[in-house]
Amino acid sequence: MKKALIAMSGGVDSSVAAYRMQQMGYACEGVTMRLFYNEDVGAEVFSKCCGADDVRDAALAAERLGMPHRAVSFSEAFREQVIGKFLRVYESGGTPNPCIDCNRYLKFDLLLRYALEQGMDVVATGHYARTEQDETGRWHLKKAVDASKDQSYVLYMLTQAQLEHIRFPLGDQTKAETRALAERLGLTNAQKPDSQDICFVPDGDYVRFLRDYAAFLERTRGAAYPPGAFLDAAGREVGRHRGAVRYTIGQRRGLGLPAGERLYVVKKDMARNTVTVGPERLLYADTVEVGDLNWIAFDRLESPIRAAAKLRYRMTEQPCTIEPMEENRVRLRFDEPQRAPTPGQAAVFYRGDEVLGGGTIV
RNA sequence: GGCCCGUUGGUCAAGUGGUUAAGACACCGCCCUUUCACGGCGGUAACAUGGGUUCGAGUCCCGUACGGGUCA
Repeated sequence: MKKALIAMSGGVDSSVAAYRMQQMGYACEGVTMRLFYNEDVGAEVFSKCCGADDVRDAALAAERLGMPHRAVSFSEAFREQVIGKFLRVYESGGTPNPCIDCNRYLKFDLLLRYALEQGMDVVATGHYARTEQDETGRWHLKKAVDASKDQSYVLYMLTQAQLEHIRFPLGDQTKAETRALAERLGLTNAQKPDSQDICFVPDGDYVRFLRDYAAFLERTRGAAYPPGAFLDAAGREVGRHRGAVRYTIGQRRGLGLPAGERLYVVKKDMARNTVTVGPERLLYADTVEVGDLNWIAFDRLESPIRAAAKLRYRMTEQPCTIEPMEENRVRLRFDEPQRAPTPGQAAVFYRGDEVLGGGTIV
């Protein structure tokens, strides 16, 4: 009997995923990662991410399903590879996606290796996505059947070696079915709200988190996010911003700049500490460069191909041509200009329902 | 100093005796959402000030304050 370790967050999805794995004949054990302790970042104002409540919810679900459950602490790796990167990317002017890094470095790397060491065969999660192995043995990543819940975007970085040991048992069912199943099984988290916001910044105030965390690290790096100038497209100062780190390309709310039309962040210059704003049309670009690539459908891109790409999680993929460049980079040439490509965000490439690969917008 | 013009919500700006005093942008809330954003819906908020005329004044008249222009 194959053994599966189920990454249980305490939510409905991963709980039902555990059940589905049981149904598929795996000997299952649940595990909940403790990723974050307030002490790690020197504050009690921070969250309870993957905290006691979630561990308890996961344990209850596991108990209900009759499988062992344990909690493991990966907080050190989380701090280094997710929070640390989060801080670095923001401070260098980008907009990070910590959920993707958590998948990349924690769930499907550290946790997977942990599972294999423990003698498990696979790790299963509650992601809405599908994997398939073709006749040559290659693994493919595909969108979920429930398009409204598809999470293939946050999984583009999976490698062949990882995919071989990963299962997404919810990929072929809808969210509604998941909740209904949870109800039927008597899981206490059947109606638990979907997660949202950054897990380690539950109140959504990531700027405060950055400030507090940077202050906590002050001994070694002392970062501050001083006010600076809002510039118009011509370079004239049109107002003062409250720290460049709090704005992302394409953002409108929070600028506090009254004008005849809606103004959006079109550019950031961390060195000069300026944020350029302008009308929405200035946000559109038809080419986007993407680095730090990972290919799933094939090993490497030799020549331009037609595909479709997403530049943000909640965006429907848009037709484009992917052109290989030097280094580990490609240039996306979209058929129609796309709104607000943002450095730090992931670009994920699709062909139909399949994820070809992806990378980070540079 | 004389004369002229202006002063409406946080900002810009409609409104020429009877309006629930538009709209835009900003702001706030909710929805959406395993990132950050976008977006959708809803909301708060104003007639510089004092006195007249009138049944009734943001709208007319006079004074005051502030701003702008102009004249020797």
